[in-house]
Amino acid sequence: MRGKDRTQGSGQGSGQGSGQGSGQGLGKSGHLDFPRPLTTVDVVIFAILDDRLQVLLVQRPAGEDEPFPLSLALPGGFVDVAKDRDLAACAARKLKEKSGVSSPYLEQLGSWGSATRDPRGWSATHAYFALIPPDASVLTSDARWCPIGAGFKEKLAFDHGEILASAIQRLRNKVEYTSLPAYLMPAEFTLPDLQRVYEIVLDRPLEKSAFRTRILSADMIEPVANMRRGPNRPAQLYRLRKGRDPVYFVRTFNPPE
Amino acid sequence: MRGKDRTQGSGQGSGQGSGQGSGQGLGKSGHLDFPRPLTTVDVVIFAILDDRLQVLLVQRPAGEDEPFPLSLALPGGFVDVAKDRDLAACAARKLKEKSGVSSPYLEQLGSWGSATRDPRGWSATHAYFALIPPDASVLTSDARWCPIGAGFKEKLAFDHGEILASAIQRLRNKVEYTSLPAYLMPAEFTLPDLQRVYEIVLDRPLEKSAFRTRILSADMIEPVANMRRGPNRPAQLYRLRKGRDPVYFVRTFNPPE
DNA sequence: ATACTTAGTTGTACAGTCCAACTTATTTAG
DNA sequence: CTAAATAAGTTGGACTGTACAACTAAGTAT
Repeated sequence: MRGKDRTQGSGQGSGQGSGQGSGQGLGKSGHLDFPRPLTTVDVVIFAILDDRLQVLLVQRPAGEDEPFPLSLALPGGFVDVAKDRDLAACAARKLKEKSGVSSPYLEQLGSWGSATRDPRGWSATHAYFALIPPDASVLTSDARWCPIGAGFKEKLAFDHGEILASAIQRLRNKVEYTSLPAYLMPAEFTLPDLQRVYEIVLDRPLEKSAFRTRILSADMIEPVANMRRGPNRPAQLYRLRKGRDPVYFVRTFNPPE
Repeated sequence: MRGKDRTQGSGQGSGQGSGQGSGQGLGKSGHLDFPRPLTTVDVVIFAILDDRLQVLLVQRPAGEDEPFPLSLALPGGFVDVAKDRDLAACAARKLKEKSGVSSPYLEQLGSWGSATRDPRGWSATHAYFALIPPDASVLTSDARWCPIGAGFKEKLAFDHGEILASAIQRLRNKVEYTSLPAYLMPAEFTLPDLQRVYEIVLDRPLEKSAFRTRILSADMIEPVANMRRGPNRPAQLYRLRKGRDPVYFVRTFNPPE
């Protein structure tokens, strides 16, 4: 471990430990030659498939020197300082590589960093979460969709179980009061379809009429010419309004309890 | 730049580019000897002082090889892989060093990483934001409180203007529908005090009666024995209920417009 | 034609905010 | 000692949006 003078910088001397400049083994030449954490980006990719909320997971490679060989993990990997302009670009790249999708909903989830999460040393990951429509997924061979619900927290590599749990929680939270599920829908869908997706994610039934007024008054979807025909009354088809950011509602649907 | 075989790992070959294990210049021995981004943690520390929302900023050190010498910046610095157990601990340490406060509200804000944000190379910062009460601040010499509002976005070092803007937005958002401002209050305070703080952060007046019912029904504060006396009718003093997480309200106060 | 099923609407009850006016408790001025 | 001033706190009606349940509408299956 280099940079023994590093510790000196963490006190409260003037100018030290502040900003990205000082306080860490930065000699007279500014070499910044102290150990740096490993830096990765992971993406939690959600889709509704088979009427279930599913996550895209990949299997870790086999090998003696691989951490968590053959375990399931979130798609992700090291930031490539030569290729990735920024973190979002890195996340978008990994999303594209694994799911084939390029412009869905992609939001930063948070970061996890510690000395112990990766056996190879201090590491930090920047986690993103993505919502993609069910028709868009073109998978690579090592990736597969896994329905959530099973006890992932224990089984996934690294702390990915924790990250996934956090993503699910964030998704559920936002579904309570935003239009996020719209990004999980195919190009055209009906209002009952959309309500179904809300119910799948929230895992509880919602009121039909309140749901309809909320969604329609949010002005986030617009009707198309066609109707969906079936064995009963046809339903109006809608599509997402273009360039629309997620809408925040101010009240929850009929709340649990 | 080492690790020329690095690019080979970013394709979609089986097992490559997935997880923190493979895909990057990892030779037969697993050395992980490719360039890593600089890793820092920055903290946006808010307090209400002089009836204004203020942020704690530090001045960057002078010096030829320092980026943004003498500019104002968020308190923060490199992750110390020897000292910091995890990111939150690192943030708490930096908060303590600069403000003297140890257990306020500390929440992860997000991360910013790119090739260009630091002139010394690819860097990523993990940003936190903290709320501290007005009576708790014991500053170090290089730190000072700055009222928000002035065009920080341009003047701060690195992309700290952007991070600060994001923190302010998050704070305002959350104040609309949570009890977060409670963490900005001194140990004992009155309901009108609390309402004042909400109004300062949101920069608009709120309805007294709706405010009171909301706050009181949220069950996050409890009355103490005393009253605050003054030149007019005394007001009931309250304190934060212990171990209470922020409460989420489901409706905004009288919304702007 | 009739039953069945799902789409979509309507109406009443209720909860919480908005707004404005009101009451209450104290200090200060005369 | 009373009256004015001021801020704390309460009350009630208008309004908005949800919860719930019953209803109508439009198609298929028999």
